[in-house]
Amino acid sequence: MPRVSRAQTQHNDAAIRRAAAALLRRQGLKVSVADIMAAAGLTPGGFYGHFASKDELLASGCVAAFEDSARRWQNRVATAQDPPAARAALIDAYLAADGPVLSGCPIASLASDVAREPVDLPVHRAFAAGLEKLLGILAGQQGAVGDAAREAALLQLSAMVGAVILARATRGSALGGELLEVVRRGLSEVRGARRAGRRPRSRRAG
Amino acid sequence: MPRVSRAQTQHNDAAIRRAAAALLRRQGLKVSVADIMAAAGLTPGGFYGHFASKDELLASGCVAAFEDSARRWQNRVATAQDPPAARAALIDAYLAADGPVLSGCPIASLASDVAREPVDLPVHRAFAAGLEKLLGILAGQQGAVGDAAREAALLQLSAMVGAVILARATRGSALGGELLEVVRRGLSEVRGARRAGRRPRSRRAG
DNA sequence: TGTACATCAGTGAACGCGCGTTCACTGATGTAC
DNA sequence: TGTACATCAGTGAACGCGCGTTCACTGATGTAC
Repeated sequence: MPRVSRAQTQHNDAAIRRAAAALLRRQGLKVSVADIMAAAGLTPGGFYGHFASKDELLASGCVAAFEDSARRWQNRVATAQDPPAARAALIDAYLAADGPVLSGCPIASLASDVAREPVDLPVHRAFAAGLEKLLGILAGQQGAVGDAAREAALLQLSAMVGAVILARATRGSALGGELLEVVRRGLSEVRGARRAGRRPRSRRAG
Repeated sequence: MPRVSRAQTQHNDAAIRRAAAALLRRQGLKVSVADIMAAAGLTPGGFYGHFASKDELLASGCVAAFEDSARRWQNRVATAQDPPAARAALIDAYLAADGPVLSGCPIASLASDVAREPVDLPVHRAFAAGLEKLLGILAGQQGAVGDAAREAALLQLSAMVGAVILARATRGSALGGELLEVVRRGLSEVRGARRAGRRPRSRRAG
């Protein structure tokens, strides 16, 4: 029963993007167009009315997935008392063995796939931009400024992403849970060791 | 011009495994059987005389890839003066921006792919075993024993793998090199901070 | 040692399947009057 | 406001391609005598 109103078309467009973002988190770049369209309640043929190619949708879905993650990260930051608490909250949530991040952080889900795609594909830019966005949020919670904050965040994010990817890969053995727990503790200790005795400034009054 | 001598058959079998290991490092689990056979100097049809299925080859190639890596790691350890030097050598080599690891560590290449495969596939066991093997080598260079060494190695390996995967994914931007360099320095600092003033025992006499 | 022959490693084409993409078609939508 | 019609969002089948797997075939190998 085509055709559909303009409002419905916009709604469908958003639904496709949303479905793509959700499936990208779980399946990486090898999601099929048909699966995405089905998840959006549509049939495969209509896809090319919304996007010029699958590559374009992947980039768009990647952007959407990172936007979702950034929103969640910022929510955690906003509800934390101060930067150290925000940092701990981000790390704890990221490394929770039963959380949504383990099953769907777009960094962990897409990094390996993006690495194997040609550099000129649009998803490359989207991934890099999303990564920088999340990195910036984490860097903002280091109780330091400039390069030091960025470098601390880079190290932490590497460990977080590595731990989650390895935990996903070792699902079924005990190693996964061990990894998440050890890295979570380890990232706290690093902080403790490096900042021992100092009081990081809170970014908020009170 | 079939058929071929038994010696040649064994040679071919080894060549297929070697080709699989090499291609797995670069392309992950989505290597094609035809590519592997071609890399071994054979045609696709002969594959099923050597392996029951592609899944079986993937597991076998995964084992071979980890054996290679373990051998290289152990060589680095063997030529280092003491555990701290060995640990530094492993980390430095792993995070070298132009080294063979960046383009082919099997942990970084396979983790995401393995995570998406059903747990009962043979490659899962091979990956977990290989990961534990490399982890054990790194844990042996921590200047500590038991849980402490293992936990330190888990944290370091997570950061190393995460950094390499992210560096691969951001190839083309400056972030990749920055990540490798920062994590390399960061993993040294962690050590410095936690072990400051202590002298780890050497495992060798002299 | 030499010969006849069964074996079987490897070949290359074909099959089936999934997937990205195309396309003729449909009928509700939005517009021109 | 009502009507006639061009537009076009979505359908569903088909196409082409890559890939895992199968299979009839080949001819050198290894063996039985």
